Amino acid sequence: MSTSFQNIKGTFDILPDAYSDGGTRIASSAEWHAVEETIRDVMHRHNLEEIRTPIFEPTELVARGVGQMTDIVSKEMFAFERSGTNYVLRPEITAPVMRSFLQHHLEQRGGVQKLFYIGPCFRAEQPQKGRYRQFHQFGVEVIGADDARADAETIAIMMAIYRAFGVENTALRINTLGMPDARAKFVNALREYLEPYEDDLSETSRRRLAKNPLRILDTKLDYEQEILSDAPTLTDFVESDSREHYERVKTYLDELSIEYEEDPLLVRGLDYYTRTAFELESPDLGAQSALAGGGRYDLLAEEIGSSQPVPSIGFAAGMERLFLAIAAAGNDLPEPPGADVFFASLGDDAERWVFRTVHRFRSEGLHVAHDLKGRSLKSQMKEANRQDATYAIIIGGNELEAGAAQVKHMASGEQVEVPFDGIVDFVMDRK
RNA sequence: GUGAUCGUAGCUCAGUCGGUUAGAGCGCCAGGUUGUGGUCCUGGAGGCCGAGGGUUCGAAUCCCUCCGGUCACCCCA
Repeated sequence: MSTSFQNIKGTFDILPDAYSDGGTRIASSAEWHAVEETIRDVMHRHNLEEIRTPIFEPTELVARGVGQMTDIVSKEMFAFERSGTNYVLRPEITAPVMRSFLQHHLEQRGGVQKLFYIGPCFRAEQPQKGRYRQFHQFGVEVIGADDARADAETIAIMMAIYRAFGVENTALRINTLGMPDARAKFVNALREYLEPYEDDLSETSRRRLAKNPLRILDTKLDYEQEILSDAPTLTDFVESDSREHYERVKTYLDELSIEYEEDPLLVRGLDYYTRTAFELESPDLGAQSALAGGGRYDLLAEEIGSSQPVPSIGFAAGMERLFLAIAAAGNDLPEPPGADVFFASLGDDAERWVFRTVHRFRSEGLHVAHDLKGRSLKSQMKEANRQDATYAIIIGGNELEAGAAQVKHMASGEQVEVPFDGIVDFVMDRK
């Protein structure tokens, strides 16, 4: 059996069993469920509520929210047009959540809205390990709070999730970006500082100098780092309000014993960030080392049309990278339990009886498996074994006549006779 | 988008100085036991050798293009 079709580049199928795609392990659907369940559990413990938004949005929302100059908008969007409207498969979920918050006036629910999401995103990037064209993000948006405790709590939630999976080998870096005015002044100063060195810079850095000088700061080239060692720092330009806010965030992080490293060179790729920025990295993931990142985005709401500012903070995290980190930590996800009962039948009468009984047992709440191919008893027993069934129940002419089934405990091999009307209780009692 | 590298049964991989019908292990199906799984034995199915083109008497093997994976750049979750 085969087909010439295949999944689109940069996407992957999630199958009942884990498998290897090239060098990357793709987790099973059960593992995805287990991870999502743990994420939801941690979110709920932190008093967050789930929000789900469509996977496509007007292009304009994303362009305004994320920023025209970003790589995401300028070259990585899956966009299409229909009947004169431009749509885009969402490349991230913060702007859509803010759109939804504003559209549905969620501030009217009162208090701070603490939301989380989990779902697919799309970016037309060159795929590699930990980076896909359809990937999955989970994240948090704490909307309507400018208090530094909101920043620290958001980071704490993020850390709690990785802890829940036993992912300990991580580095949290934080910084403050200040407000746009300060950043603009800094960008000018940085440009002035770097211009004399222009000929020494790499091609990409020269391009960034013109387009987005902030990005030069996280160059990986040693000699460029050298040049930057005496450059002005963003911190020097950040206005006192933001600096005080930053100090409070750090105090609250200390309060929670969350370890972090201050990184004045940390800048984030999306335009909407203000003040607090942070990133969680794992040294175990190769080139795509960012597990999660986030920050404060006090200006996003107005950017997409709100008449009022809505101070907010959040983070986004990659599911695929979480799986990589879990694997690197050597941790296993729980296996799903097998069937409670596998019904094996012999002969037409038994098949009919089993078919009816299987459905009755399922309505009683049992996980029941059976054969749909009319195979030999031996094959059915093999199937029961493969499905990891707790009990195999054998029904043939003899059992129908006696009104009692042969019930075999697969792990021990012990087999007993149980009257038909006692089987459900027998299995339930021993679950 | 750029560079490097890889692509042979469902999976992991042998096989390339070009030469009969392309192999192994595991998995799958069946039989050994016409009413009993996990171990064992036996047999079977399953491959346009990633796709297309070229060189050649002859291509899994050599060349080109494309597709896909991986690694890195870039960027980021």
